[in-house]
Amino acid sequence: MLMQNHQAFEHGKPAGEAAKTGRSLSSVFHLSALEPVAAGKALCWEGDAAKHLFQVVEGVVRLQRIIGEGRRVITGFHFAGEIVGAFLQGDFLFTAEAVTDCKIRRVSRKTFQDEVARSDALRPEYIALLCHETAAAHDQMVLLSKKNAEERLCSFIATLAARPGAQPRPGLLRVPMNRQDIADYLGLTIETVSRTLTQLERDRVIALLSTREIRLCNRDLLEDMTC
Amino acid sequence: MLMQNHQAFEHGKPAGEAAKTGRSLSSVFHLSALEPVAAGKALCWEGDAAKHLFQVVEGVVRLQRIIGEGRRVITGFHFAGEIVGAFLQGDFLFTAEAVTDCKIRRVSRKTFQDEVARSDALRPEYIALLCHETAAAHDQMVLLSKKNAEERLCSFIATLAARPGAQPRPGLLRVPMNRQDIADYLGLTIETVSRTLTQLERDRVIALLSTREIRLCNRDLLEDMTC
DNA sequence: CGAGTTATTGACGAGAGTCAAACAACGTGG
DNA sequence: CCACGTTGTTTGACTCTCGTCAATAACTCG
Repeated sequence: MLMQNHQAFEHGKPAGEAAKTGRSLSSVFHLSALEPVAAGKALCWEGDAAKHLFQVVEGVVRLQRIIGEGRRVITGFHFAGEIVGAFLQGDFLFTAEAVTDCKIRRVSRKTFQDEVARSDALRPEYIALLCHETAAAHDQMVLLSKKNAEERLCSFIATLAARPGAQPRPGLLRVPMNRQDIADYLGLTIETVSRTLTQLERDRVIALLSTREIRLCNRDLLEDMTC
Repeated sequence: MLMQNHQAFEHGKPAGEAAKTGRSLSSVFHLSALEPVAAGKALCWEGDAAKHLFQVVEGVVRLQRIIGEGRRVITGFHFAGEIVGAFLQGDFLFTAEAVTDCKIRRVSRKTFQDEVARSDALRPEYIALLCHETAAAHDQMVLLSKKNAEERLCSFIATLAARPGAQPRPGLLRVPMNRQDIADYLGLTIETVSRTLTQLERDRVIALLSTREIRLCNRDLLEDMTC
């Protein structure tokens, strides 16, 4: 999920016990080799046994499901530092694909769960992560239930912008995914995403510098329009 | 969440460790007094500090959020045996209200978390519950993203029907919530819910016996129409 | 039985989807 | 370095599903 999902271990302040011992969920992956994954390639497939979990070291990953005849839903994006599949119990409930060229590490789910079960430092962090993911999913349900196209885009942009590292310089937002990904994440079509972004530019909320860069012209207005 | 949320401790088969020791998450609530909650009354309010968790002992509870000017989203229903707020870390992220007359037990969040942290039997069950809630939230995201009104209603009915105890006799489904609740859960309006149910009756998928009872005329067709 | 709530049905409109075409960005090879 | 094909994005015209508003019908509960 994209929603305020700044997993604590990412930006230097592992919480609570982990801080004392110097351990965090991230450390479970440290021994695993770095694997490159080219943009568009899958890390795992929906329905397969979830034998491994992944940590995104670099790049962006999308979680998606296909229903019926080619309808795709993106249920979340994962950024550098985040763990893919923390909430899995048996099979993969999604296909995970690299949005950009990525580097990942993998550990077996068994190893991960054993480490978490054994370590008093890791467990609270893991539980916090699960709680956070559930909360984020609820936020997304609200967006998909009741927000119109404009509110969805503003929420998306605001959440992206809140992510550390998303703005190379203040007010300049890098958007790593393409329009189709955004559409499938927000429950819209690519055309509606495009039209709505154009409209937001007319309204002087944003400026579309390139397809992967947005200037934030009016943060306050943007926030107001998220709901 | 409604989606396949048959929390394991409910119907007699607490999983794994808990089975051996006879302990389950339910047991954490056993010492608390039974409190009656009349239909429509709130158990807790969005934004308040989450000092307590609840177990629904009898009846049905809805979790809801209000955005903007009176738009209500129901993010989930909780049935007898289930725990309300398991994924909370600080404040309540929803208002919980009784859909029907309920009986509940409450424990302080601190007590709950301490018990879970202390018990090797409870922890896996708690983690499984969190994983399950996240998975269910993802299913609901798919529904809200890409399914049309008919598919949403069929999914809802099928999920409700899969719940143990929902059918007093086979093929007869009790629907504890009113049309507005269903609408706000499925991201539709009350009129669309009503129209779609009428249409499903015309198509001989269901029969509307009363506003709280549905006869399931064609389970296979119903399943086909969930997606 | 009757007032109030909840559900159904109908007529209409708006927002987003669909289909199609133009346009821009990008990479490759000549 | 430019022509060209490929892919991704934007824009336009039209359609359709679902929302809105309004009236009627069916429950519910004193």
